[in-house]
This record gives sequence, C-alpha cells and structure tokens, in this order.
Amino acid sequence: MRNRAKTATRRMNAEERRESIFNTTVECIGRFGFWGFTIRDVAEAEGITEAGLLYYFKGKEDLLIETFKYVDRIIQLSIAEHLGIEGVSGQVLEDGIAYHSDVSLKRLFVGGAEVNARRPEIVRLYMVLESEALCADHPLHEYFRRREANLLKEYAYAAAREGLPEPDRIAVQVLSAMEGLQLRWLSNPDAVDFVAESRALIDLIIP
Amino acid sequence: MRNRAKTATRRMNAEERRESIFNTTVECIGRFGFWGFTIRDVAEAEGITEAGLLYYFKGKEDLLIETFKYVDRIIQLSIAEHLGIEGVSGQVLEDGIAYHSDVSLKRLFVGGAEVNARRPEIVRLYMVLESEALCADHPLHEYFRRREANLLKEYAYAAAREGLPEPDRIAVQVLSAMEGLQLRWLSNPDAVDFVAESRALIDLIIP
DNA sequence: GTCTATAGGTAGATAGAC
DNA sequence: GTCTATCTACCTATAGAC
Repeated sequence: MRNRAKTATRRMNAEERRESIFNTTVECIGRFGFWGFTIRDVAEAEGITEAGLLYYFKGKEDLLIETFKYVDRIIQLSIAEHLGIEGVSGQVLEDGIAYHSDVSLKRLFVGGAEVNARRPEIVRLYMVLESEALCADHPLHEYFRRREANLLKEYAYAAAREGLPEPDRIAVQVLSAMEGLQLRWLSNPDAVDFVAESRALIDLIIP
Repeated sequence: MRNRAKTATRRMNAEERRESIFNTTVECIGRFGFWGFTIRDVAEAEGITEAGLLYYFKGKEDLLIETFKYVDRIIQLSIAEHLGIEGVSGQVLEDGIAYHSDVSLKRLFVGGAEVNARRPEIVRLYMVLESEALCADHPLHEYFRRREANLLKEYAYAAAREGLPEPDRIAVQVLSAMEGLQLRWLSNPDAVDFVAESRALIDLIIP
C-alpha cells in the first residue's frame, strides 16, 4: 500500500475514533488531493477496514466535508485563542471565517502565520484542495470561492478601517502573500522561517 | 464521463497527435491532479481509445513527464520571445528555467505574468502539481524542488546585481507574490487583472 | 461498533487483430 | 497507427453477521 504502515490498533470510543480518522484524512488528502486519495488509504492508515470507516461516514465525499468542518473548527479556535479573543462570541462566523472587527490587519496576518506554522499538514491540505477546487465541478469549489470572498472582505474591511489606500487591492496582496509564503515554507520547512518571512512581507504591503 | 464531450476525431499524423494529447493532458491534470486524472479521461477527451493513447506513451507517469517537458518548452520559448531575447542561446537552461542574466527582476516578473496571463490552463496545471508535489513520493517532487531552487537563485542573482538588500529574501517574496496572485486570478479570472496586480505587488517588493 | 463477504464499477496495462 | 478484447488490480459502497 502507498500509505505509511498501519499503526497498532487500539480500542477507541466513537468520539476518539472520529477525531483520529479526521487527522488521518487530513494527511491523506494533503498527499493525494480529493480526487486522488481513497478511503482505503485512510482505513489502512487508521488500522480499521473500509467498512469500519464507512460506519462513521456515508462515503468519500462525506468524509471530505466532515474533515473540512473539523479542520475549520480547529483553526478558528486556535486563531481566536492566539489573538486573545475570548471564545468565538462577538465574531461573525461564515464558512469558517471569523471577522475580528477590532484586530489590525498586521496582527491578523502574523497571528494567522503563527498558528499555521504549527500545523503544516493542515496548511498542505488547504493548498492542495484550493488548487484542485479551482475547477467548477470540484465538491469544494463553491466553499473555496466563498471562503476567498469572505477573507478578502475581512482584509479589505480592516485595511479601510486603518485608513490604507486601495483596501481591495491590499486584501488581494495580503492573501496572495500568505499563500505564496505557505508554498515556500511547505516546500522547504527547514530553510524557511515562515513567521519571520510573513512579518517581512506584510511590512512591505503595509508599511 | 466526467470530461468534456469528445471532439470529432480527425486524422492526425504522429506529431500532431502528440501535441493534441499534450494539450488535453494539461487540461485533465489541471482539473484532477496527477493522482486523480486517468489516462481514460485523456483518451476520451482526445477521441481515441486508451490503447491508442498508450501507443504514444508508455503509461500514466510517462504521459505526465512528457507533458511536463512539452509545457516547459512552450513557456521558455514564450518568455524568451516576449522579453525580446533571440532564441534560447546565451541562456543556461536547467529544469525548464532560463537564466536571463541581463534582464531586470521587475521585467522578468511582469514579463512572466504577461505570458502566463494568456495560458490559464498551464498555470492551473502548475499550481495543482506544485501542491501535490510537496509530498516526497510524488513523481514530480524532485523536479519541483529543483525548479524552485533554480527560480530563487535566478531572482536572487538579479536582485543582487541591482544592488537590492537581502536578495535571498527578495527572491522568496517575488516567487510567493507570483504564485499567490496566480491563485487569486485563477479563482476569479474576470475580476482580477493578473498583469496589473502583478505590477502593483512587485512595486511594493522592489520600490 | 466493527467485521466478512461481495457486488458492481473503474483503473492501468498488455496482446494481438486489422 | 489505432482498435478490440482482456487481464489483474483496485475502488466505493452495501447487506448482513457477530
């Protein structure tokens, strides 16, 4: 099999098993994308059978969607905690995007980088799926379109609040910088200091 | 089938057929990635059978590699022509990267954007494969590692020649900006002016 | 809650006809 | 040079045993 050797199976309750499956799925989709990964990959890496996996999820696409919701929840909570926001109250949540209306654009950017720097597997999942989802018939195509629109709105709003010129253009630049740096970092994690490069690049965009 | 309806088959000689297959393959890999696309997708879209396709290529991976060489050749020639360089003489060619030792970094960046803006399918192919190839067992992993190293070297060299500070950092920023903007543009081609945004962002990195 | 068994389909690749 | 036929392997998913 093309996956890592299966881990020693141990007894888990439903909640533990679901979370364990999510993490295994993040890794598999990050490697092969939605079109390329198979539920067999996940089941084998998880140490259960395909039928066992399909007890928890209706099918491959359901597994993708649920894994995605899980990842978004994790990231939201991580960022909220990291930025010192108490819980998620006061934020408008939409497609996994939190509107931190009182956080500066720079802090949002660097804080996001600091959180992402600890989870390369999740960042890789995002990059692979985002590229795949450029096509209209990808199951996550609409999700990623809305996600991008929401992010750009959030960044442009923050830029406008800070009196920066051309806030929509700055939003595009900020998001481009973040994802471009993610690719550099994932490609060479040991040579690229993701957080330091993020600080350097955002300082060029927002002097 | 998940592909576009097959085009009316017409008689082609070997050279025409190979080129036609390359373009079909670019589209298929751009949609589904290497792990997700099938040689059947390509054959059907091409209007021939799988066996017919495998007359030209040994197998799936061979099709990927040959398509890639074709794409790199096309892009090299396009950029060389666009930048007004006569042919490819005088350039050091390595993994598809041309060292234009007398072209400014800004011109290299904007010129690349102008060329890419005409070929969204190829840019999408690159973005999907680059993300997939972050994993060490992808057939193009080593290729993309070398390609990135060569590009960064080329950019850093140009930056140093122009007397810019921290040329290695600038190289990372330039490449990140380019690929980040490519994602914005591919995600919303009608709303994003790829060349204009490229000019705006490079002006922030190289004032 | 997890498994066996299996259906029913699709994958990559080959051999040989025309 | 392209096709048909076919092999083997793998894929998702279901039904039902335990």
